[in-house]
Amino acid sequence: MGTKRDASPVDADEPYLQIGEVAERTEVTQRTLRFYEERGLLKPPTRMEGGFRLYSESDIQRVERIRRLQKLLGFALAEIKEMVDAEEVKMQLKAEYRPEAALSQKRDQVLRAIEVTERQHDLIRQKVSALTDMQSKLEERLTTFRGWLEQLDGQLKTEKKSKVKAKV
Amino acid sequence: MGTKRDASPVDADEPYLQIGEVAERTEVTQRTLRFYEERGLLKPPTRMEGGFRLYSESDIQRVERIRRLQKLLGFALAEIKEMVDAEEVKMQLKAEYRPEAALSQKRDQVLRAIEVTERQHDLIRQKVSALTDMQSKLEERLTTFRGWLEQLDGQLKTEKKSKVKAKV
DNA sequence: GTTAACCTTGACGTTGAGGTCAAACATTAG
DNA sequence: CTAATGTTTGACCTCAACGTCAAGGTTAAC
Repeated sequence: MGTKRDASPVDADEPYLQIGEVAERTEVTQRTLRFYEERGLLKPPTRMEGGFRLYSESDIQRVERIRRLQKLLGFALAEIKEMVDAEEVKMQLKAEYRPEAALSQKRDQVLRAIEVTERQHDLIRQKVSALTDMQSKLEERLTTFRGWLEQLDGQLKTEKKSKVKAKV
Repeated sequence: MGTKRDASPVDADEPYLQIGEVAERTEVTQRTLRFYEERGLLKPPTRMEGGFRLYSESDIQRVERIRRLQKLLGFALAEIKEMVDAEEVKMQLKAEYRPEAALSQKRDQVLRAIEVTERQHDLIRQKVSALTDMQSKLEERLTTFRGWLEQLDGQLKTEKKSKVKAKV
């Protein structure tokens, strides 16, 4: 029987992972991983000679980011894609040790990244503000409720007393 | 031709609204309103003799709450229903001028409402915290980007100078 | 009492985000 | 080499949350 764990990398030194492992570690199904690839949320990973997908650690992190955003913001995958893409620009530029790349081109990329990030930031800001609003309303409501509870408990006590009296 | 605007109320003084108006004012479709009714998010409204639905202002507000929650939290309608229901308990108890209702029963309702509200509050709290985390990360990223931009601009200036020199 | 505008129910369609299943190929321990 | 386990693609299924007809009933103004 063949356990496929620790598949030998094609030629790199980074530990490459097959789809099963990625699925386990990210808590999403293999189907979801392929689906994300279809939708462009994950770039097509490298493959083994036989065609098996080989993911990297950064792929895992990307998946995790995607899921976090999904749960947190409740946006459609298309929007999530935009956000994660923008995030990736950072890594790309960072890892870009090719100073030959036209500087002005780099500048444009950074500008674009700034733009997208600012949009995101604003979106989040709005959401946070709406949520904290809700939060304080809920707190207010809780106070009200607790007040009522006390009051009711008071009434219940006197009721009990009068019942006792009636009995006596 | 019959414009149906301002349909005369069945017998109340509150201005009753037909589904078309409600749809317009809440920015949801009539289908959605009927759908929410099906799912129990809206209570079956009163009807005209012919069967036309007649909504009240509070129905409109309920729809608006539903939509706000939907967009803000990205939850399923079933969960939204729970939340809005809990919210309604407040109104119900408030408007309950029947002190004959067993006090201990009222107490139970309030307890239940407190429970639900606390759950909600906690959920929101978590979300806010995650979001503010994201927010600060985004801010950090923006600072980084802006730093790069400055640096790139610096390099661009010197590049220009050397080009000029070369020309001369 | 006709007619334009509105509404009703019912049934089927759609889109997003995957789930499920089958048939066939790949990998590797033994 | 072979058997067990893992993977691939393709096709079809599902579920939520509506959208989109169609056929027919209602309302109110004329």
